[in-house]
Amino acid sequence: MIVVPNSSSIFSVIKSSKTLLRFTPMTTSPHNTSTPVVEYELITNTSKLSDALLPLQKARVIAIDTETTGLDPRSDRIRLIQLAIPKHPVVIIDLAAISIDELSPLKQVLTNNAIKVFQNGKFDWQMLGMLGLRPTGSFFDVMLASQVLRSGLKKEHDLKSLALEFLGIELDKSLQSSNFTGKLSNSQLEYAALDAFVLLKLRMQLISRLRSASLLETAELEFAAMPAVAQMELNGMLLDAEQWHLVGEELNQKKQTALVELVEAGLKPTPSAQLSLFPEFTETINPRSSTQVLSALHALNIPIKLTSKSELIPLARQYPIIQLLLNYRKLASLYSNFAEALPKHIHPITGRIHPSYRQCGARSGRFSCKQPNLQNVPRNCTAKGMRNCFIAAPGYQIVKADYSQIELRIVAEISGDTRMLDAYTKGEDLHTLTASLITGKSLEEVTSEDRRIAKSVNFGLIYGMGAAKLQAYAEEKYDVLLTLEEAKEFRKRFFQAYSGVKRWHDRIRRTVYAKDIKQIRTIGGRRRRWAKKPRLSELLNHPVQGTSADMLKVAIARLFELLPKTGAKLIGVVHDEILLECPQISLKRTSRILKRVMVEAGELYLQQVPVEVELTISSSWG
DNA sequence: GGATCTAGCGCC
DNA sequence: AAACGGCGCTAAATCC
Repeated sequence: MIVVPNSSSIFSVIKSSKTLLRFTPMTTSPHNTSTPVVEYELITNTSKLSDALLPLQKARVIAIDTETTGLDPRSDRIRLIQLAIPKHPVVIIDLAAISIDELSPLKQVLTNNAIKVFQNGKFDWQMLGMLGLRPTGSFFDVMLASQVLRSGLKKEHDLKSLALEFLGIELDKSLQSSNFTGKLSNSQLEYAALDAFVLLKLRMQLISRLRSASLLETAELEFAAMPAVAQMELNGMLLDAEQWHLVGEELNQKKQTALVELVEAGLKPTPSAQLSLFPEFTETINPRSSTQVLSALHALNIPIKLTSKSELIPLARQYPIIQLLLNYRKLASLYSNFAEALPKHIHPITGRIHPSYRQCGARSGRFSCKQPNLQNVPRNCTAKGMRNCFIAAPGYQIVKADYSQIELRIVAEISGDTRMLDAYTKGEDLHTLTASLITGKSLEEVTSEDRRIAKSVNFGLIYGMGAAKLQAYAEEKYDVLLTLEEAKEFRKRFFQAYSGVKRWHDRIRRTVYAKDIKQIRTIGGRRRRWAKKPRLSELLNHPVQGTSADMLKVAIARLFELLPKTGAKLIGVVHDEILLECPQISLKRTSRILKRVMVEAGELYLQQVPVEVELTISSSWG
């Protein structure tokens, strides 16, 4: 077995005895798979670095992969950097053997004009950036490319799956999580080299497929947004832990009170064979257990089949205990999901929360966010407000900008509904207009209650919601009580008033849904596909939600170029909202840039509807 | 006992 | 005739 030399006195370039494998990429699903072995050069000596990188300086395309000691860019380190160009051994640089300040030849390669190919480049970009080796130029990310290409069909976009599906290459990923801190085995190096090598082949395959599917532009948009997303994660958000603790206390108190009320109202466990073995347990009930709650409510002669919110809400007025139950469940969920959970994510090194954003996390092209999900932090659930606990660092302010009613504007654009277009062109409020149209009142007579009803109608009906759901939705989300008859009537009047929206629904039903077509695109061409027949509502939704995602991505990609000169940092995105942390002195300039960039990004997609952005500056989010 | 599924909560 | 879409997290329930 070949042991990697750690000493620079040893001849440091090892050539694999195996030959560089040449093969033709498969254009159809491969039946025969192989595990090629690629030639590599291992660089463990500063003096060899320049020579080894010489061929890469002129390359048009470089595939880059890294092996690290872990997954956290703030605490883990890169051990190996693998660089692959066509018809040349993969260059593997052992950073354990080369000092950081000797890496300028590498930095030159990482910042040249070549296209840099990555798998999940966000991670490598972050790791390299932490070493002062931030890659620049244009990027190609095979994971993002695969997600764009197969959105809606596949969920697995790891390198192993891609290599197998597009190239028929079997990658042994058992070594991925092996120990990259000590001496490296030959098989570890072969694994590392192969990973970089297949990126070049994957890119060729993916380009051709993206082009055939007219998805190159969408993929390029993802690649352009990638560094912004990577930097956004590194920036993270600052949570005021003391303030947060107070919010938690408030919630906990309310939760305890709610539980007492619930028990006093008569919610108690039902005797069951199992529980009776433990008499002390029969004294309490867990209101978060749907099975316990179901039998407890049955014991009180409340006729329900499920304990779901939609089932319970209609009964809440008749049975006060139901309202108390809903109240408790809400508080308990807020407490465990947010109050308790978020502080666990404060990073020990930075003191900030660094969530993980997936830029193709949703099939529509929207972002998803996890560990923790900061896209669902409650808005108004406590006196103080949870979002207010996310604060700007000293000397900074939080600049928040969101697209105003962007989904409705996109519906107006796509449907061409003249009344909607007219209203937005005149700068009118669409919810008030809808209120006027469904109640028959004049715009001046519309009350705020009418407007609230109209809001639920607007958001509910654009994707074809039925009357029954509209009724439930209006009560649950907007605290609006409608009879089923009223819901039916409002639905009818909505589509009479916005006949263009009706025609849009009919058109999609006729030309896509009825023809069993299993794909649809956004204005910018982003495609979503379905394995089985999509629902009409899904077909209506994707072009709207996806277009909104497209414009957000254009905006953050542009901001990544423009923000450094203001010192502002991108710290979050929430679908139609962008959050920056901005030095006091550049607030005006940054706000101007942010608003302009967002409006221009929106105008790339909306030709007939004005784009409006609402911007606020505050010491906190919220 | 751990992995996975479901219900129910939050957001846009 | 009827149909809103897109996510992630926690606790309870269930599977293996």
